[in-house]
Amino acid sequence: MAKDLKSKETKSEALDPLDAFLCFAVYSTGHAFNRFYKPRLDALGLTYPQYLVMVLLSAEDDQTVGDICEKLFLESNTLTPLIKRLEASGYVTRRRDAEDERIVRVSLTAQGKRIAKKAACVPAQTLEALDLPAGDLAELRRVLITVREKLQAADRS
Amino acid sequence: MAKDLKSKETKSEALDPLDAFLCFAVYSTGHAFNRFYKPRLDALGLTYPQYLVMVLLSAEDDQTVGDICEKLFLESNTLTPLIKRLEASGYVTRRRDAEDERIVRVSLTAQGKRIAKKAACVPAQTLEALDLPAGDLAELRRVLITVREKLQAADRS
DNA sequence: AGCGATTAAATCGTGCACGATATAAATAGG
DNA sequence: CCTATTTATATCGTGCACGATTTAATCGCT
Repeated sequence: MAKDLKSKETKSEALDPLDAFLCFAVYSTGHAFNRFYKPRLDALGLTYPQYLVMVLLSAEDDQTVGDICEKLFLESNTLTPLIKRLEASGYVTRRRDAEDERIVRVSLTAQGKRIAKKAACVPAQTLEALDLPAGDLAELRRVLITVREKLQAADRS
Repeated sequence: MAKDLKSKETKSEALDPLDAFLCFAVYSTGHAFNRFYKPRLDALGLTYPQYLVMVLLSAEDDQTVGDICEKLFLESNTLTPLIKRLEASGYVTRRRDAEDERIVRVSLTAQGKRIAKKAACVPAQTLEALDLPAGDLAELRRVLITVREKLQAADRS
């Protein structure tokens, strides 16, 4: 009872002990985003991480697997099979760089570009559904990125 | 080049187009938390979601699978095997309710209680590593939970 | 030139997350 | 009662995430 800063025990059972944890707020909100996006992305034949790759390639085509890894903070062991599935769907092509055969370059197909264009409107739908001041959301985003950077820095040390 | 509100192009390559997305900030920060927690939880023989279950059971022992599902916003198809792995680790027991044989009740073992106690200090270490004002983090948590609730509400409609 | 170190992707095994479905127990209605 | 429905949990298949390892190409050094 000592460090109970927020006397939010209006309900008998108090609230989830987990809601006291920032990590759980992030974790559970991530799942909520995923569930919100899922039906919209299903319609385009994409999963959420696949959608992120499509967004990256829309911004800059013909990126290497390593580029994509770095931007998504994921490893090749996650992205290689994911990108192969995008290739199997006909949304991207993969080819070895002629200069350096170690490197694989990923490009959007014509179909991939169409899908990416359709996918581009999903975030706007989300913001609308959230119905929160744009400034609050921008601030939330900013603080989250700060937290991410601090965690990454702590992780490397 | 038109809609570039934030002239953050100090670097040649501009920044991730993804950092403009709240969903990606949440997604990537979730991974960063996971990576930060991992070595600390590995030492206790727990994964992150397993850790969450241990926290829940520490707060209130002998909960049903359904209780845990509801609090973590996860389904039984995720939690049943996870809890079985906790059982295999010797941290919890599972038994059918005598009154209603459909229900499975989960309790911490003595060893499980010891592990949960050790795990309890991990969030504090995290906050320390974050080195951000406690008020900012509380606000972040609050806004995230609001966003989660809005997404869940939009999902049900 | 030659060869050890580094680098880029890929492979493998484990656990999480979820849609779809199954099983079995409890409840409801006729 | 006895069958239909509902409820609680579990099973199955797919894709993501990651640690550990592998493969193959390039680099660095003498």
